[in-house]
Amino acid sequence: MINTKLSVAIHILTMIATKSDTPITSDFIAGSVNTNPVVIRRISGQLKKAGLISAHVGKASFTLEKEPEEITILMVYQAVQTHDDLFSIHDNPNPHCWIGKNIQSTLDKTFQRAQRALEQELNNQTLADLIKNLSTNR
Amino acid sequence: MINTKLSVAIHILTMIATKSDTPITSDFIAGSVNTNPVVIRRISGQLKKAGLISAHVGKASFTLEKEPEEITILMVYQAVQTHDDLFSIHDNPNPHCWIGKNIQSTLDKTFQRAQRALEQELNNQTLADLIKNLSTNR
DNA sequence: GCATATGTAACCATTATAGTTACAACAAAA
DNA sequence: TTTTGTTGTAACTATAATGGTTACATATGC
Repeated sequence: MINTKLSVAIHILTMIATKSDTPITSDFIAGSVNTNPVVIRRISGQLKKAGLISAHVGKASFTLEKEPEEITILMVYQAVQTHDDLFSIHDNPNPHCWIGKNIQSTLDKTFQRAQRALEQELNNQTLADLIKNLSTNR
Repeated sequence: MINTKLSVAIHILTMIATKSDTPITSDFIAGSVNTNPVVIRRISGQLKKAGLISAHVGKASFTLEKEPEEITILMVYQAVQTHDDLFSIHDNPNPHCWIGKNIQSTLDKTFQRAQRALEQELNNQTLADLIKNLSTNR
């Protein structure tokens, strides 16, 4: 199962996107996510590196760098995920066995197709969509 | 990143599907996968439980229980995966914050759509397709 | 009986995650 | 200028999952 980083990252982004004029801190966000502020800062750092938000040392200044409509969930997913590949393939299969010799490239195609399907769906959903969905329950 | 269980499971199934009349053992499969026989038996046990193969104590008797055309990669995926959910959601978000209160159900919808896209793609590929792909490089 | 196979329990090393403390660097208010 | 508050990071920890391994009970068939 995939970790909760994407989950937390989206939570962070929605809080930044829906904040009023009063700035929010990692401490405040941590209170809503229910975790440690450092966990928030760790993930916000990745969102910053991906160009989705900005932040500044010493200031409570989290800001979206794009419109919510422009931020796809795929962008967030790719910002926080460490590995490019969703599936991993066992390494060093026996090259003297014809199956072992060719299984990796075959699996690679299969897994890439699956991953592409996932990513296309994530690409169809934006932060704005999520916030709208959230707001209906508000 | 997802573990290599699916990868190994598919390797096992292709070996069973393409074997000649001489039966194969977990030890032989392990030689092609390049791992320990117990790892093979652990995963073959899950495939057996899912009704994809049969095996018998004391005999080298791995056999497919369905035609390769009928075995989808989704079936294999679901046979070896421990968690039903692909993504996990951080728990206990603050119920006193309107975002924290509603984020879980919103994320749930988003993640389910993504997971469904992945599974639909896996459902479109069968073991027979993979073996055909493998054979072109044979 | 004996060699051989699967099924499974038990243990270990490695890795990733998530939480935590501590502190440097910086900003802004007092 | 001092003080308070904030981000960014390093370092450490507990926990869990994975994959490899040994050991052995149990069943098969020569």
